[in-house]
Amino acid sequence: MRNGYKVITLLKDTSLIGKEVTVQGWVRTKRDSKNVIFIAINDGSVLDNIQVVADAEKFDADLLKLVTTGAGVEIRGTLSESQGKGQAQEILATHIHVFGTADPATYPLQKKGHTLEFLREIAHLRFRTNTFGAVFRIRHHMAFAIHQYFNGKGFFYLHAPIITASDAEGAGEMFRVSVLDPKNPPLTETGEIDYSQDFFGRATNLTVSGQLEGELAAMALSEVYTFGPTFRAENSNTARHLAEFWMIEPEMAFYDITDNMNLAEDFIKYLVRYALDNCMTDIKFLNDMYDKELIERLNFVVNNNFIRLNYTEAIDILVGSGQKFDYPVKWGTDLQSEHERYLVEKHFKCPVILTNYPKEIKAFYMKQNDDGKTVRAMDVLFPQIGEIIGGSQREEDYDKLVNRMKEMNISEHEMWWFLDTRRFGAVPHAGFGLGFERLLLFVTGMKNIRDVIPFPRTPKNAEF
RNA sequence: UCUUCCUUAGCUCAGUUGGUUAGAGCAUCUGACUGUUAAUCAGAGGGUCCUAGGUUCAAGUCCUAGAGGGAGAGCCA
Repeated sequence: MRNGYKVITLLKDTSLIGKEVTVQGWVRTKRDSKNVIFIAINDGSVLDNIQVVADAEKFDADLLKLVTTGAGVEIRGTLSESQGKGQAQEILATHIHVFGTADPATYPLQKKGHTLEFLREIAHLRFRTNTFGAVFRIRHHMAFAIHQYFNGKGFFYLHAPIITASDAEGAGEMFRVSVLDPKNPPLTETGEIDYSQDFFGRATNLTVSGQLEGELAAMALSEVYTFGPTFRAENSNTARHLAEFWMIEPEMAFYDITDNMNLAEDFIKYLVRYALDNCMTDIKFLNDMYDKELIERLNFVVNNNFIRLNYTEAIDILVGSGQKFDYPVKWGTDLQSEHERYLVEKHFKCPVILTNYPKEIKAFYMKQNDDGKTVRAMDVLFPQIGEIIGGSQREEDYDKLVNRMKEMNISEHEMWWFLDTRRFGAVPHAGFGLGFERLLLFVTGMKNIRDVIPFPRTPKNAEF
């Protein structure tokens, strides 16, 4: 255990007033004067700093010179009620120790505000700003709340593999995992790369989804969820896509599409409520600095039912809207961003769960409806960020599933293990995937997904 | 990948129709002053105008290509 109190404790615990305390952290600002020096210390435990007051006479001027923005320090002194305005408690310093200096001439962070774009280029240092401190504290609390939610409902946390040989999921381009010499790979007789000589004896990739493995586990543990990194090698350059992101994928036996929708809505509301209950200092900061309607929007989601409607009904609304769209609205085609935004932001002004999409635009494993045209897919659409959840009831009928795989040219041979769940004790089941960073976009009010993950991986960017 | 915008001091930006020695605020440094709090006041230092070509008597400014970044789109979570 470390020596000293965290800043959050020093600011909150009034019983410490009058006591000798030690605090360790980093200097945010220093305000000089002839007689007295004010040093704001932050240790990341909370948004706020603790103010240290140092009598200029008591300390060596050369030591005080090292106390600059960014320096790592330990300070001992008496916790006291503040004589000034702006904070309730402060430390009257008796000892100052500088662990590590931060040369003001070269330290990139200044007292004044920086753009998020600039901070992205110094992602190794941006944790030290109020904004990213807030974002990553919220990120932690949301991850914790996810486990708490599922644990409380009797779900089991499943660790799906990161490396997979399955390329039949159709969820996107994949990153190859290989130990072959890229300059001189072994070749087959026909001149192809011979992956039988690779580490796993076959071509392998990073996972694009833990869903299929989740289904396997759900067929015994009933209710499971995965929460891990996911990799897509798509050349996507948008404010809501990452090449490496975290996804939560619950998979539940004996759930139909309605149960699935109920869970998704309850889950999101729980998480947003958890954020409001546990991260209000940080949320309020983000609300004031970046997005004046953030808190209002979070409260709205918690207090209102999501609108549920069929894809077909959505098409009717869009066609009847009189709205001009760049892409035409037609039954059978996927909804474009502009269509989803119209429904969520203009028409309903509320999160929307769309279901029963045409089978042609959805994955092979989705439960086929009796109409022969649609499947029991569901997308949860949120204001500003679009699709936050994608899921479905799964097709548990062996013959229907195999027929669909044939139509879509998916190898039954490779997917033998997946099909076995339909061969032995198949039951209705459903699940969905929640993009963790997209949830964080919503909860933090940040506008770019690269600002809610510590070290974003995007096309042409794997720095840090 | 497509469309579009941007790249000038450590940071955020201004820079007119192409015209002498490229500016401001903040930051930094020096000094003054004050229980300060994005402290204040005075002074100083600080530039490969993204890179490579081109047009021109003359390019930060115009043209071409490239690199990096933003926004929107597609793919999706």
